[in-house]
Amino acid sequence: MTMPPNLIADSRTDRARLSSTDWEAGALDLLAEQGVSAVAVEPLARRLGVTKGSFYWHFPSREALLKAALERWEKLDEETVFEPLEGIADPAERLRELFVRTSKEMRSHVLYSELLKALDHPVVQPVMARVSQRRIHFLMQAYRALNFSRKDAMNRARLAYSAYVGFLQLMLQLKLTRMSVEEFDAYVGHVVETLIPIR
Amino acid sequence: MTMPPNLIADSRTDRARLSSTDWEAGALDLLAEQGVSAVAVEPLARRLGVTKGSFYWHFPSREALLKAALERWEKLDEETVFEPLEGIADPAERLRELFVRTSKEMRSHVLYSELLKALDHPVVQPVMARVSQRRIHFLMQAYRALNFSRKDAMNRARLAYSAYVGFLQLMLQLKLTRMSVEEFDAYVGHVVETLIPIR
DNA sequence: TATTGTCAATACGGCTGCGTATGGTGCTAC
DNA sequence: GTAGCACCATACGCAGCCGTATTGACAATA
Repeated sequence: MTMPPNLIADSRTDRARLSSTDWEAGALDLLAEQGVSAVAVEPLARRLGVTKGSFYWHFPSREALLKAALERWEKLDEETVFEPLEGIADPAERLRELFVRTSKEMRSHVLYSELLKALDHPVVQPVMARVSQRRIHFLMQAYRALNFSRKDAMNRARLAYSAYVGFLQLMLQLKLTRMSVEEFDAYVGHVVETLIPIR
Repeated sequence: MTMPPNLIADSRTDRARLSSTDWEAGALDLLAEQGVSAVAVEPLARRLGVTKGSFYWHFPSREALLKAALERWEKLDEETVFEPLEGIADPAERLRELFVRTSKEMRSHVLYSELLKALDHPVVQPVMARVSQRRIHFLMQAYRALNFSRKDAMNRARLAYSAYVGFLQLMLQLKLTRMSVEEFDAYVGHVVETLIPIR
């Protein structure tokens, strides 16, 4: 009497072995849910239904996994967030779109927010430095196009990005204010009015 | 031949035993330097020049130490930051003073910034919730006094506080921009102009 | 001097995570 | 069908931290 094939689909496409990609995806899931420190080999292996014997075939160390996963994230993030905005010519409109669009789809922000809590980690730090640098630069360019002086554009970009980062922490980590959808939209509206000059 | 008395003063007032207060102070130091997870019993004991045999006489657990230390911090913080501002009658002036004064003396911010990275921790979370709530409320009151509508005041307070929180992370954790003193003052000036209405 | 109270050292067991070593299983190719 | 590759299990040693138990050192006090 042979065992029936496993019919319960678990997270991965079930049937069969894992690839490096599966491990990276699992790492990002865990990262979003429980932070960087939760991305540990043995827990992740348990979660994927294997043992760490498998892991060390794909990666030389935990660090290597983290690095690979974050680089995957960085690439994906750039493609989905900023490339779509390149097409918008009017800078004010571009900023508005960024603010509003950013306020949707949480998953990306949850992950970003977890990474903010691990800025001291040697693997996380350079990735976040690059990503933040790019984003702030994007903002600055837009303000420049709105006739801000170089210094004002830089300061306003810093302010806008700080507001984004801070709001993430307050909303997602400290669940200080569980806002309704209407409240949230009103807040985003207020931010747009305050940080983007009229015409 | 007896040993000479130890002449090297190490952190605590040297000569002799520790009190609960010494442990709490040491915990806050470690917290500011290396984050919540670094507040561990054995490392802290080593740092204080004793063994954990001592620690468990003063505290029942690591959690208890953390709790005590954070409550001490919370109390101290309130006294030094907000009470001095209560005296300023003009709300715009009060806000300006808060912004500018906050931009000095780093130690407090370093600690706050580390706590921001541990908002998921069950001991940290309630403390930070209280502190942030109070601060946002303070801001809101000031904006109310500036004739903001209830909703606008709330949103502006959220925005201002988010900007503070985000800037802390970007400056202290990600050392994205090592700004000069002049640049920094200019940034604070820009923030004041942007977030506090004229007259 | 004897006693008590306060702080500290030592030693232990338990848990969790990292990384290594080695062997096993199933698919694929020839 | 057998050789080889890709993936995985098992078992091990090591390190760090938690918390407990027991004993010791030293001071103040009686």
